[in-house]
Amino acid sequence: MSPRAPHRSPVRARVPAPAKATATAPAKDTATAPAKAAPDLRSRILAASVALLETEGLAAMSMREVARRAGVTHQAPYHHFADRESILAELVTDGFTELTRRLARANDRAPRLGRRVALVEAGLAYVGFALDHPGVFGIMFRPEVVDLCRFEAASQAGESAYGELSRLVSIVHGEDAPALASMHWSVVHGLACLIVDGGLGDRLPGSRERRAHVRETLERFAGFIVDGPARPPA
Amino acid sequence: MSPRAPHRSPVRARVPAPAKATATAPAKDTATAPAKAAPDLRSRILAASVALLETEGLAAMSMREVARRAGVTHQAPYHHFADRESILAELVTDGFTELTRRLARANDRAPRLGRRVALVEAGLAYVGFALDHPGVFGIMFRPEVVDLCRFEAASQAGESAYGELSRLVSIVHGEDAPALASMHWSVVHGLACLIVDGGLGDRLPGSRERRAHVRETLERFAGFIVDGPARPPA
DNA sequence: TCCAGTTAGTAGACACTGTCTAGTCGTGAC
DNA sequence: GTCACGACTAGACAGTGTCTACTAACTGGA
Repeated sequence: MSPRAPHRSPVRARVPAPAKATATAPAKDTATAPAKAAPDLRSRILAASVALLETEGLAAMSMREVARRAGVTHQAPYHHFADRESILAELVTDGFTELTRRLARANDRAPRLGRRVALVEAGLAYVGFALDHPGVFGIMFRPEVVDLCRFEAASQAGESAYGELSRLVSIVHGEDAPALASMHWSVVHGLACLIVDGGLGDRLPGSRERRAHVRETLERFAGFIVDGPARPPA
Repeated sequence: MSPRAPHRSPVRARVPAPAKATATAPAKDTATAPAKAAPDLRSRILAASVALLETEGLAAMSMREVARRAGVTHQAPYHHFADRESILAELVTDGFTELTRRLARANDRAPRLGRRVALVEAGLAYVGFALDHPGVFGIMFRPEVVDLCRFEAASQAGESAYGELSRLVSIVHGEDAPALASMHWSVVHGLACLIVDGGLGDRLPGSRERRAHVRETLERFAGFIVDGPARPPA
């Protein structure tokens, strides 16, 4: 077990699953309880996983804790997911889908915005996603956590996101050379990583300041791309 | 436990500590190193840790495995490091020191190179470090793995690296606005992350292709920064 | 020479993890 | 009626980080 919380008082309210035998739902007979009481376990597992990931971090998202929060025994999740990585892969898939959606919306507005503003808006979409879902973003590009080769859906979703990036590059430059795509991807990805993981974020006091700094950085970048080294008009 | 080496007999040769060996003046010349067979345990622990980190990944760098590779019991490392994070923090400190050294060397050569080439060289220094030490680079910007607030030396080393980045920005732009520093840091950091973690690396077959792509991307970027959107001279 | 203190290691717990293997229980098909 | 199956419980097992206790060797005084 890697850097997982070692001790941590195991209080946590231990909801011992609405299992048969006593306790929960006094009037209702317990026989058929589990299936009906809650929505399907699969989505409860995903909800518990993403909640843990976003609030406590990846290390805290253990199968046992997910199961506890879903109100089932530690083996129940294995009936819906092959292993822990499979749960994470589903979250990554959803993450890439949402990122693609945000980028596509920015790209769709590009003709009305002009190249310079379109660049900034697409960057804000990318970094905004990372700021809104830091936990999921933090595992989307980490093959030692989720190996995309193992998960076709996640891999496809990632390709879709890259497709939107390529579309942006074509809009802004009229061509889509690999180095151009890498350059744009690097800027927004680096900015997102540094803001989320603290490299830059630690230098900025609050959430509002961070978003303002991201916008300013992206505007500087877009200025160089569209207008060149001459100071862009204030 | 995750995909960690299963089983593996815990014997491992039980060397019961080299035992200060009393006087033994004769072999003075070789005495630069503490003991004949094994150097001091602290550095053996660090060596084993970085080897595991670089070859097997962070998850494989467990305290027990480090101790096994150092030829001691699982508790011996705790006599030299408070916990696992403290070992990682020392590796992070060394990483930032090396990164600073590389950036400083590039900056020192900047006056002879010109702004455009200096930018590319500094970027190559940054990404080159990440490619040479992907395991260490992978934990240098991850507060959930090593919380720099806990480790003054690592934090200081990180600040030194940022200092060299600021110096580069001043050299290239004649000023060091936060947004400019963020923009440059984002490009090289994003490129490093994407190449190391596979986002970009997976699209490039070999190590040589990756480095060539990094250079091309950085040259594109430097072209925009120094020459503007007009296609730079081929 | 003795003896307390420190240093560096061993050894055995403990609570936690992911996952393997069995077992149970309700439901629907035949 | 019984048989298979899906969904879940329950109990292991080996591995983990780290706490505590113990031991052996080396100090520096007295």
